[in-house]
Amino acid sequence: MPEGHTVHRTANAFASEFGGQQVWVDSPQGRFSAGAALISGQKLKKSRAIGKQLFLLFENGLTLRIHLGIYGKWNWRTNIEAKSFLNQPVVGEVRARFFTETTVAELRGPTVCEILTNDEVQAVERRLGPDPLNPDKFTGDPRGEQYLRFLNKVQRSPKAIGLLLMDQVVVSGIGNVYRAELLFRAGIDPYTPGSRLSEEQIHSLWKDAVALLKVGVKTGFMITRKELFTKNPSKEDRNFVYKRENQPCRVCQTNISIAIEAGRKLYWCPTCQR
DNA sequence: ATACTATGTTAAT
DNA sequence: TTAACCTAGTATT
Repeated sequence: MPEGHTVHRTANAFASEFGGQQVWVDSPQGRFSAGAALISGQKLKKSRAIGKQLFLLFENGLTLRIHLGIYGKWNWRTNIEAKSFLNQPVVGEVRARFFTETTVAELRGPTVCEILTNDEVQAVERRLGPDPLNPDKFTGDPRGEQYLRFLNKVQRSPKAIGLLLMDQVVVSGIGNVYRAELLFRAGIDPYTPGSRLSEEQIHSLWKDAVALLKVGVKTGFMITRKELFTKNPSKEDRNFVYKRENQPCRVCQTNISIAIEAGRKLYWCPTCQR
């Protein structure tokens, strides 16, 4: 159950645990048996993430695309005797297992786990918005091309910014937690149309997305309260508004509001965000 | 034992 | 706007 930071962590884990090595793949559950056969025993050439999607490129030119959806989960076992682990009974619905002699990664419940050709990969890439975790790496420019794509989409949309931040065409990698927290930190009412935001507001949302997602990659947690970035806060302490409906705002004590928007729970402070 | 929840997306209505 | 997809953990009976 990830937002973008989790997927980037997984991409990093694949690179360090499996990069350049022969990887074996099977599907205890059976639903990925055909796909597994296409890549099992191939060397992993490249591992990368765009937003919530993971792309694993193998030496034979095929790419495995994985999207965890809302239920998907990874279970990693490193520095083990993989053989003996694999001989034990499988626990749960394991869609796929990736393994070497000493490492096993189990995948459960993904929305997408499929083998793609390069053309198909490019088609997926074309419909993904800019990823704050892949922002203009080479120039380091905070107003670079990735940001301008985001700016353009937001500025020309009449839809609420609370919806736009969840739209993977507008920006990829942000989900329900970061959506709520980014808007709180920016002091923006979630129902403000994108076209009515100032460029300054849009830029601050982008910069903050970059910063928060980076903290997520580093710590593995979605910590959005600055004073706790370097600590190890409990789940209840990590955020300003997410899952805090009817509890007092940490800044102004107003009760946090909740609404269902596009089927997802939206949290905000009606006083701090207007 | 049953119900509900979840950091998501797509298709149908 | 709602349902469907799909799995595990937690809460409620």
